[in-house]
Amino acid sequence: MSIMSTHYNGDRAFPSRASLGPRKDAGFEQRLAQAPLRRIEAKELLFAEGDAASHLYRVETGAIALYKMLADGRRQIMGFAYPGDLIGLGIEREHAMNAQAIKPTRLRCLPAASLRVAAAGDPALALKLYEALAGELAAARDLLLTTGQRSALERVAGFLLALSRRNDRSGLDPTRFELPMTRTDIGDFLGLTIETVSRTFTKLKLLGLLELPRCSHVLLRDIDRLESLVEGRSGSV
Amino acid sequence: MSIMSTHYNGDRAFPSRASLGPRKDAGFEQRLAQAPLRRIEAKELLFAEGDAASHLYRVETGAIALYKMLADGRRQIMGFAYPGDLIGLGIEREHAMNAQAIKPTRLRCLPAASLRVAAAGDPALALKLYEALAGELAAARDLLLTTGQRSALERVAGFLLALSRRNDRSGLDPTRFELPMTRTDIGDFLGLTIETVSRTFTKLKLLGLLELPRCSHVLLRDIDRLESLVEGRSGSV
DNA sequence: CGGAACATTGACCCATGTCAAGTGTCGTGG
DNA sequence: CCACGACACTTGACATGGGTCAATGTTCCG
Repeated sequence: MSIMSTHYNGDRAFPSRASLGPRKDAGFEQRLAQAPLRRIEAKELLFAEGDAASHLYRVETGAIALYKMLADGRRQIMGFAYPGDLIGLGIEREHAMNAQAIKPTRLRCLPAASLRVAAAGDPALALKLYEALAGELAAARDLLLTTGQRSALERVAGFLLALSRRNDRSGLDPTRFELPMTRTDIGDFLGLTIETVSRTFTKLKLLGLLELPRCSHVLLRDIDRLESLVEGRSGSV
Repeated sequence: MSIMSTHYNGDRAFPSRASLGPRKDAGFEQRLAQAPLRRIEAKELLFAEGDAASHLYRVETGAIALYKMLADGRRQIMGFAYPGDLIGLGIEREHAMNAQAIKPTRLRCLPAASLRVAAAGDPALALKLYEALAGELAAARDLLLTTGQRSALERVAGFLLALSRRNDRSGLDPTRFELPMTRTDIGDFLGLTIETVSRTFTKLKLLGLLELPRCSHVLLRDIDRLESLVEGRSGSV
């Protein structure tokens, strides 16, 4: 984890939520293991903006989109939470975002109140939560750099690379993965329309950087060129 | 503070850094009061991306811009730190951003190492740091919503409203303030060019929403309409 | 007073948004 | 197993917000 790293647009580039490594999380990991499991269906809301922030969740399987909305319906997805990621860090009474499953999902649920008490008496736990929060901040800032400065091509390339790195870290093939979210979700995450996302995938295909055997199945062909695109080196391609 | 609030684009909307209210900060406040003061000139770097994260700073006077850069020179300002704001929260060895003064600035400097030790033994201090970090996260996400979804007019309106609210909280006139940063800084913060920022100020003037007696002196004429603009209600104006 | 940095304005262009057809893809029921 | 319907995705034609380039004003400081 890290709020302070990057340079080289590290791992957490996009996939926002912060996960806690499998170190000596004794207390916390155990606490989570005992926490009740909740299942929600695709498209179901875990919580909405304004709801009481009663629990800290950890995704076990599935995927969740976290987003804010404007009054006229525009939506900004702040991040996707995948297995291992925590949702609901923070200290406020109410959630500031909506959390919606993008596929059937199971989560562990820890009551926020008890966690707060535990953290007050356990510096190691407190540090863990602090690190997780710092990880989210770093992710938000990476995305900010993306939506503020990068072109559509760069945004989509960066998004795919982030998924690739996540796969890599899990010991899976970094060149091949499924997209659990729709083009609309990707657009709302990157600040693009669905049409632009689609056209950009096509352009990346034509550039020989990837293949799309199915529209949700990605095969990266040239990770190095994708990386230089994202970092802003590369003659505008 | 709050990672979880908003709805109504609360206070921290833009001016990112998190400040610690003047509550019973006994320990922390005292610690800061004793911390050595450092002065830096306008345009001087406080630290750069990759530098060792040796200190936590608190701005006493002046203003600092925090930003990341892409290889080709594009710059995204992540936030501005004003008096009372903390800089350098996080747990990493190295800074992930650059911090540059935009006017002559004085800061208190707390060694990160000692702070880390103190936080481990003082839950109240740890909580305070956690809250400050959560505040930064909320600010980053607000800005993300802005750069991802809002038009130039909405971005500039939101930026000015955030400054207005900051003034208001300080007991100053919310309708009247100085901009410490240049148009370039505003552009790099909002994901716009300097020309667009300038044209947008002109448009807001023509709409009767503000006046600009000098280019750095803002006078808000209709805060309510500015607010509905930012929230995405208002017939596209 | 003069010059440098910053800001505004105009003309033009292009990346991305919008609107409108198509074309998969997948789950369901016949 | 196939056919249908519902979505999701792609593609095209066109519109436009904001970027780019260039000239002109302003502000501020020495």
